[in-house]
Amino acid sequence: MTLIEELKWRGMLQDIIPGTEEQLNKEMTTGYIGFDPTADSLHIGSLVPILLLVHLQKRGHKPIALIGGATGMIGDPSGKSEERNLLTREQLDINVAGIRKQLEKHLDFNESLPNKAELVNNYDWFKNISFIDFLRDAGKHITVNYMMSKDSVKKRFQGDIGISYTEFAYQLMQGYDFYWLYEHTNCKLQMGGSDQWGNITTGTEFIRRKAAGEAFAFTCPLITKADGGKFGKTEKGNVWLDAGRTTPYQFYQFWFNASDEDAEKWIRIFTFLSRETIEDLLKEHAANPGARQLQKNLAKEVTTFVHGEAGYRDALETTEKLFSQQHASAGSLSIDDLENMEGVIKFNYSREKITTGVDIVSFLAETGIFPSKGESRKTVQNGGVSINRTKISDITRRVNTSDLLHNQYILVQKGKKNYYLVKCTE
RNA sequence: GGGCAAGUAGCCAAGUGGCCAACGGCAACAGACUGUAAAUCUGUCCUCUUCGGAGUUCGGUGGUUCGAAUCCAUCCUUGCCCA
Repeated sequence: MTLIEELKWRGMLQDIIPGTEEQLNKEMTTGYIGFDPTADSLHIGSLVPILLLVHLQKRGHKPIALIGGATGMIGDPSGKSEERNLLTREQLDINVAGIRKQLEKHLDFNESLPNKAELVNNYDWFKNISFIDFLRDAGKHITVNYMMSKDSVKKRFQGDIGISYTEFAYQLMQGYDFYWLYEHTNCKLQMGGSDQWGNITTGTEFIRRKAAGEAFAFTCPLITKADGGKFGKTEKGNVWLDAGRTTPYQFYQFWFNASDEDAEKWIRIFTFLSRETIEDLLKEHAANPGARQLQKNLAKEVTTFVHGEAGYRDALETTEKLFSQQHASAGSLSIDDLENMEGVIKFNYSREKITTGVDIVSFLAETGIFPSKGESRKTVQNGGVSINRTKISDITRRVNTSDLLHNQYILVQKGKKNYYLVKCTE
């Protein structure tokens, strides 16, 4: 199976420039993907591009991860119906550094490899190009007519928001990136999400016109959810790759909670499991969906990829403690169990107040589990809060020392799945 | 520079002097059902609250009025047309 065949089978191929497959079969090819430094960590939306680079490298080709230090200052109009806010230069520097660290984890930068991965920042070449130079060297090769025919731009022309000159120029910058890499690193391939198709083809066109060269590209479909919701969002917002923002446990839970339909698609896209393995899992799942084998394997593989073996083990351990015997009393959890629940959000609370007794509403607000008393009251009234696995139905209930597990912990649940551990010490 | 139109809660969108914290939809959160799923149904959904209320909103500012998201003036932003 060739790389392209495999990506097709995994459902990771949307558009492809003719000849790309032949090029990949012919020789070691250098390919790149750009990452926008919109935050100091990547989120799972960037996982697919990372995986594409990994797949590329696994097949003996050379991956380049480009961080858009320059393009990030401009803002990509693709997929956005509105003009973006510009990031400050300081924030960009922080973001670039954060993303660099994450990308380094997933690609092989081993010097001895002929196809060792590279990390570049387009700010490095754009910073020395003057506006006039850019207009003469880049702008002259692409017509506005061509640029306007791109969907991302067309939508904004038709919409009632408009598009600034700045964002309009974005595709030219990205096109120039491809050209620059083509000239300096012999990079002949660009990959990306399907929303990048327009920007990418501007690059191949640019290379053709300016360098009379041939460049290739393919894109991956955007990840969707079967229910139409946004992929990668949970009640806590984005799912980040950084363990400090989304703990391995929360990360694991995100994948574990995938619907059957989504899991079937995602396991092919987000794991490196072989075709046979995946087909077996699909069969197994069809026979007994309640066992959630698909979700378990998906969560295991992705969590291991992003957070390593140890991260996965911690996540699984916490998951088992919290969910395997849901009806067992919370008292069956040992001090060790509670202390070592990696990833569950922990709060400290005044021991004194527990000793005197405190009403449930204040307790929930003061620990920080809820932002206000009003909100904690509403949720309790809706039956959404459990203390030590027992649902609270009485709004006037008080929390006191008899609620303490091992004389210092209180396990709070908001809904079924959101656990918080409150520690009450002196 | 001129003409026209628009700016309402996270998004879409109704409201065009008091009955407006503002119809409806989406998203989100919680409950029931379940498989820690999907679909469905129910509740919540500006902020705080001693649950009685209190406070702050309808691009900004200033005004008219007992009373404004709604009227007037002015400014800002955006779109379309003309120059």
